[in-house]
Amino acid sequence: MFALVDCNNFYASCERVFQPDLNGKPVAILSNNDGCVIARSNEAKALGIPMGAPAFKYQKIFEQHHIHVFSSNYALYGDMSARVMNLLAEFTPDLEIYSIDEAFLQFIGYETYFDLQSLGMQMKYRVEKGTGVPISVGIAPTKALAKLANRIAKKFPEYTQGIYVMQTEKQRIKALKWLKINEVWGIGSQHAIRLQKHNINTAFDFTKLPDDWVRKHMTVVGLRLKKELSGEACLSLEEVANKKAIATTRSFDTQYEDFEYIKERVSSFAIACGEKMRKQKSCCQVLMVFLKTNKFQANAPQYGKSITIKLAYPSNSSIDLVKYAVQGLNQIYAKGFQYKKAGVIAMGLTPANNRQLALFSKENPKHQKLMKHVDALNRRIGNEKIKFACQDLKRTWKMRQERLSKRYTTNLSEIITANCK
DNA sequence: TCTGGGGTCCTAGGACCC
DNA sequence: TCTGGGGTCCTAGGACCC
Repeated sequence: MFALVDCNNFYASCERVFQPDLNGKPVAILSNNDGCVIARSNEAKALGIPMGAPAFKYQKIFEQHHIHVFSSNYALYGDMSARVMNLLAEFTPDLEIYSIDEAFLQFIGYETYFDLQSLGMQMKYRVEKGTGVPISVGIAPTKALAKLANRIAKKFPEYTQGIYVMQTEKQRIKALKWLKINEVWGIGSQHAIRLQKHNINTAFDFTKLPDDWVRKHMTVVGLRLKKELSGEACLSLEEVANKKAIATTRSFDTQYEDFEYIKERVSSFAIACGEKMRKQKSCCQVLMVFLKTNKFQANAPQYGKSITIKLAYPSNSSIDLVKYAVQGLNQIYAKGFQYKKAGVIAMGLTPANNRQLALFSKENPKHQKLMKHVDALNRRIGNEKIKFACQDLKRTWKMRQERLSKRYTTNLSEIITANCK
């Protein structure tokens, strides 16, 4: 049996742990740069704030309904996530961290000895008591069905108390008939449109399609999903592996045409990618750089281009990466456009301790030592204290984060205080 | 003024090899 | 009339997820 554990309205719940007076009140969390709404409490959902709502368009509604709005605080959410995952790991060694707020757990042979319903209750109690974050638990014979069971747990809290175990055939059929095709895990908007055209409206209808048809139109991914929903486990628990690509991309606060400005941004992105790679002990063989104008300004001339550059040898040296990234930028930058977004993506990642070197070019042996010390200093005295000369040393660039809460759990100076009268 | 960021997997087709 | 068979690797593009 698989369990899918999902934190309820995770970001909003994290904020509420440290501001309990927000319980029962509408809360919304914004994306980087305070751009869009990316998480909402149930109360905010009920007020009709959609996922992805541009913040500036909803400003009035936020004020009208006294919605508590936050900038995203990944230092806090990441740390709270790690705490939740650690508690879940107490229940089984077979744990897959699926996203910042979700985990699959596998229970092999448990159903012979334990009641899965009460196991779910224990997990819920443990996590909520230990972190303050409410969770929902769905348990079923396959991952796709566990996802569905979780949805039921969340949708009918009075009936399920946040835990739903799907064990019988009758339960499975009933659930599949209830689940709309566009809400199925693994069926996105494109497939949903096509399926609805064929009068496939529920997950149940989908499982009745011929294998050939599914294979042809939705590849083997769709076929696996069909089997999973039919009760045949095709997706196994995945070990947490190193990432296969590492990206740093940002929208700018406003549009820029100036090459020097964009060059600084792209250099900083390359350096950030280097840090992330060194953290997971990877080197990249390929670097991609992209640049684009503001797609929302329909009247302005649009331009967007990306380029991939093969490195002479796999590297995670920020110095090398900046060199390649700027070289790529030089090739794709065109004068006369108002740029809004750029990014650097490191691809072709290989383990740093086991990389294929090149015959005729080699890394400056000083780089690795230098990077090691830069990373150590930044860890010790604060991120970005040591910068490269190509970066924005005066820090004129700043992400918009006007409603940021404190880093309660990871920074001593921002720790929560209690007033004892 | 203002609209996020970071990932994964699969397939088709081209280029190449023996 | 008739021109093999079996592979690998890479890339672009499309779909999906949170």
